[in-house]
Amino acid sequence: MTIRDVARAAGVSVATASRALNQSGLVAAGTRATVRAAAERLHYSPHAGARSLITSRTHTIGVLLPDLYGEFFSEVIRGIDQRVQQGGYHCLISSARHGGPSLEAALRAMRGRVDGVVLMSPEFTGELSRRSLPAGFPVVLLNSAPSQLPHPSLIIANFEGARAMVRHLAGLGHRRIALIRGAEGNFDAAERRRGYRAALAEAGLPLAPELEIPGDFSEAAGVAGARALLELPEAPTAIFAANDGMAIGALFALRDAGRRVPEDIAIGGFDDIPMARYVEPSLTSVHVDISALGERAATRLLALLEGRSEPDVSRETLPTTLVVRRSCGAPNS
Amino acid sequence: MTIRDVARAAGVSVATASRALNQSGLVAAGTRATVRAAAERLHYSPHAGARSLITSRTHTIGVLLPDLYGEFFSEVIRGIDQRVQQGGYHCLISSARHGGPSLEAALRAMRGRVDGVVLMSPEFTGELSRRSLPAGFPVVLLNSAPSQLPHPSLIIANFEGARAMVRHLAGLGHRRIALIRGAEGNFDAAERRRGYRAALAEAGLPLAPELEIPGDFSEAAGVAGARALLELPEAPTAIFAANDGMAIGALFALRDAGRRVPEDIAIGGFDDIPMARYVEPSLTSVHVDISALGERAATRLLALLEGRSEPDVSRETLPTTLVVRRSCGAPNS
DNA sequence: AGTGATACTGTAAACGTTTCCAGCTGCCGA
DNA sequence: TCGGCAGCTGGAAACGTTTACAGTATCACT
Repeated sequence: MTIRDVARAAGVSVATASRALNQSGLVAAGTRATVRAAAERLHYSPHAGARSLITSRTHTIGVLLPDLYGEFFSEVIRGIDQRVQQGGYHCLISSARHGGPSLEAALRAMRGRVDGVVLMSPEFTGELSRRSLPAGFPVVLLNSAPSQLPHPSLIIANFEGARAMVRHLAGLGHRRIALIRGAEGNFDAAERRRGYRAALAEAGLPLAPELEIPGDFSEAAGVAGARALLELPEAPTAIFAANDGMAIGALFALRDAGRRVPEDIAIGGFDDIPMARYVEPSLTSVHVDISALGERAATRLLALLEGRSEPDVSRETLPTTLVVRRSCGAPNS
Repeated sequence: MTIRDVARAAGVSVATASRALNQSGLVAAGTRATVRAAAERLHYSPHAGARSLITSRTHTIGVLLPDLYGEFFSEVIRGIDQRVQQGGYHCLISSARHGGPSLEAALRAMRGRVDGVVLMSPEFTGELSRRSLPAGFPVVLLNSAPSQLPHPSLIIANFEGARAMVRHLAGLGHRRIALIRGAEGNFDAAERRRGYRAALAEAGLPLAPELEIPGDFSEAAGVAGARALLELPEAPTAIFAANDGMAIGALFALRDAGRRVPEDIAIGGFDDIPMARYVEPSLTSVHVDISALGERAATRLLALLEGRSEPDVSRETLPTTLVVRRSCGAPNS
């Protein structure tokens, strides 16, 4: 089942067989047909390892994610795979959980297996880059903080999305708008908070520190956050949660506390997970096309691999859109 | 950055370097240390392709899924990756969309890249197996119809789960229990229908053909199914939808039609997707631990690869559990 | 001192490809 | 008739590993 067998069966040399099976080089039409037929008959398929040894291309890209849990990651993967497959590439997936050695190990283990990687990791530093990657190794960063790393990087419009949401709430007349924040040290969380503050400033509203509640993206944090806000001397009339999970948690906490949403308190989330449209009342959120993010990352990486683009440092932002549903109390929804 | 460089830097031959870096063979402790140090200093990591060429092991397994959409697949992947990573293996993911050539192409493209594959595909036949896989190639099948294919196979307890659900509904006093079916030709769908019928028979209830509504696992099918059931001269008092998506669709349709759930009509679903607990009323469903399915598949495949188990044909069934929530109207929930 | 065993190290072949280079036809023009 | 050239084909090197085998010390023992 090697190319030798095919060559022998077709009565040619391996060189000719190779040429006939790839498009390369010149082979007589008849010979090509014979070889093709033999390959077909023997169910030959080339050994990728051997091929990559000589061509130094694996036609595989690595996808390194912090975790594999939840639909965010599955959507990213879907977007990447879709794009990559149509370019004739494959996807080697790996998750590098928390903890230092793991990420480096995962990165190293990919050496010789992949032509480049799409990397999403908060802990990826320049130091690590230098240590575990060959210089000039193609990398596309996903949702990472700005840095001087020499890799193109993709982020979603956290700032703009959050600002649009809070602007929307302010536009509905809310003056006291609370924020349930994302995880500490998380880049997305920081950006969304920045958007929140910017919108408040634009609307001429004061920054009230007691209205910024810490959170960690979990539903439980949403519950706790909403409860804390209800304890305030002057409760907010609107809550912007930094993601949908916390927004849904807040929704439950408010319902339990006997508050009506959106009549008493309006709620807005972020991410627009599928569940957002199913909760009661349906959740106003900021839509993010995650699979498009993956697809775009793959496109950038492939461009790098095919040498169609210089390894630049450019940062690309994917737009978000505000999706108005019932939880914010906007009139026509 | 090849092993030659390491050998040269350490002042030994490549053979010794290789032996020092792997555990194999006998090397003087001092030499080993020198080589290790050199490798560390040069950031050497072995070329997987070259290694796999000689050892004929890639330490990678393929995962071939019909699609990458939705949390079912992401959970399967997560389970597989988790298990596989702890065994020192990697995951090459690929989705073989609808259409014949695609699956075969994907399977072939994995030749020389993976040591075995976890395969989930309705269209995988013996014929295809013979054509696109080397004889004896390790394969574990996921959720496929029984067949005489010489591969171990894993399924979830569709029949038992559906039967438990319908039995539960019958136990609540329902006499007219409808079924919104899964996709035509789908193995899971057929099994769930079989469970439905078995439970009816057990409960001494007649099979009413008009109560079996076709569906396709989509939310829209749930909506349409519920509407059709309401049109009946004698509407059912309970509906079992073959998956949660359709159950949620039915929920909406009933709500729109002014029926109360569960007071007027009870509803049960299948899969226990995360959303099930968030809809109003929360959805009674059959829980399936999907990541465990993936993990188990990976375990079986690894056992095959390590030669710890014969390539048997055994069929393994993963249990499901009934999760009672509010949509079925059970008293204590 | 010679012998054999032991402990380590090096040489070289092999894995399955691709590709450079050279060789072999047959044909055309001189 | 012969040189040259195109068109095609084959031999062999190369990619980076692992590993069978052979080689070289060192050392204990007779």
